Amino acid sequence: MECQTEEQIKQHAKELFFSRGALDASTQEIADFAGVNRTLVNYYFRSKKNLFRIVYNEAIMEMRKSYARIYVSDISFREKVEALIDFTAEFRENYPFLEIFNIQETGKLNNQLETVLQPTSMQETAFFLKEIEEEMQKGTIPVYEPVNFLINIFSLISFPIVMKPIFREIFCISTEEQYHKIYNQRKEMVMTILFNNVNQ
Amino acid sequence: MECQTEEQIKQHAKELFFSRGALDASTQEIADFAGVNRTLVNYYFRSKKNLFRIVYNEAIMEMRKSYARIYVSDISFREKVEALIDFTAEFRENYPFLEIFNIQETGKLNNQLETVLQPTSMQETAFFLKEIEEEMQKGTIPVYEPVNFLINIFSLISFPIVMKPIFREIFCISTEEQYHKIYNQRKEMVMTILFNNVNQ
DNA sequence: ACCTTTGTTGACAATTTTGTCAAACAAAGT
DNA sequence: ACTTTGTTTGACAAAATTGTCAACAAAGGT
Repeated sequence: MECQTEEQIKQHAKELFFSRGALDASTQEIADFAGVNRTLVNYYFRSKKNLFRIVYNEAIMEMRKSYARIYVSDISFREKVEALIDFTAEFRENYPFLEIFNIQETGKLNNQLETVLQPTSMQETAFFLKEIEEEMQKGTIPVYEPVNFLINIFSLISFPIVMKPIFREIFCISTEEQYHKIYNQRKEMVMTILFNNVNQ
Repeated sequence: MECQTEEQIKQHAKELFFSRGALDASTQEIADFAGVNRTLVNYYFRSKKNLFRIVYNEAIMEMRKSYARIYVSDISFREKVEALIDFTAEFRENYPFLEIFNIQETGKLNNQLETVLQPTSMQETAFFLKEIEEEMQKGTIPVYEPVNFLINIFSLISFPIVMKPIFREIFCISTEEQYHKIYNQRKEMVMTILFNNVNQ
């Protein structure tokens, strides 16, 4: 028995939640979207919350593993930053609602989601933060709290994707292509911001 | 009759939704939080959706008016940017979940929220965008698509607040104060990024 | 005092959503 | 052919949530 139904539900739930933003989808909607009987959602995952948890953990794990890999990979610092930018942009494009769900859940009191942050991912992050500090001492990049360097990358790359619909409205950007053109200009700009900005 | 109950419900709903992130709160929870009978929510606002709409519109209007005021105020460009940074930080601190709600709703098909973007706010935005362009020509700030200048401000200031719980987890920032310290360093840093970064 | 308007409440009905269960089904092994 | 195992289904019950309604209270004006 191949048990592809379980995978099918998971994949479709993932897309429904984190790509389309239907975080409040009912089990019926989830089942319909996956093309299966509603009862199967309960059969394979017991409850909706459980399905959430599993799918969410998988997505987060996937993401954090990728980051960890980049943090300790055997390339130059500048290349690492480029890789971080590319991966962040691509991942956010695929799952624009993942962090939104994350934020919402993290803030809640009945936070059912166990912390997925495996100690590995932490070590890699610490490693890269040390590398950032070294680059600051070398004078390659401006000096401030190392985490702020990472926060800058994530902010400058992620936020414009997450906020796309709102920015398009505020700035009257009618077509998707127009926004895409503006966004694409950013990757180079962000590199300039991160590196060229050594003051004094 | 002073009709303070209506205001009471609105204020508490606003806090519940946009400060605490309980976007999926039931009418019962809303009523409880406001300290009134549940039926009164329907009495004053007909339906929960309607309450959402009203409260949301008020918050957004308040925000956009403030931005518009800054955009056309009679201060130097640099001071405007400073004012934008301060206001954005403060407003996001108060309502960290406002945009999240916005994003979720905007993405949905049955988007009940009429566009609140009054033409006024648009004019002011356009005005400031032109000012940004002029500054680019003067050489005060690096040259790229003017909207990207604004997007940079919003991203660098808003995202770290919205993502606070996640960043604290990822970077192992145990105390609120620690994060606050790191965040406060950003305002100055962002100014440096926005202005000092004129390449060649 | 009376009437009207406004505000408030508890009870009710309708709808939605969830999870469970027993029965049906398919595929494989014996 | 028979059993076992895992999968799928429809029907059911329980719970939660929503909006409405009629009754009740408070206040103010006439």
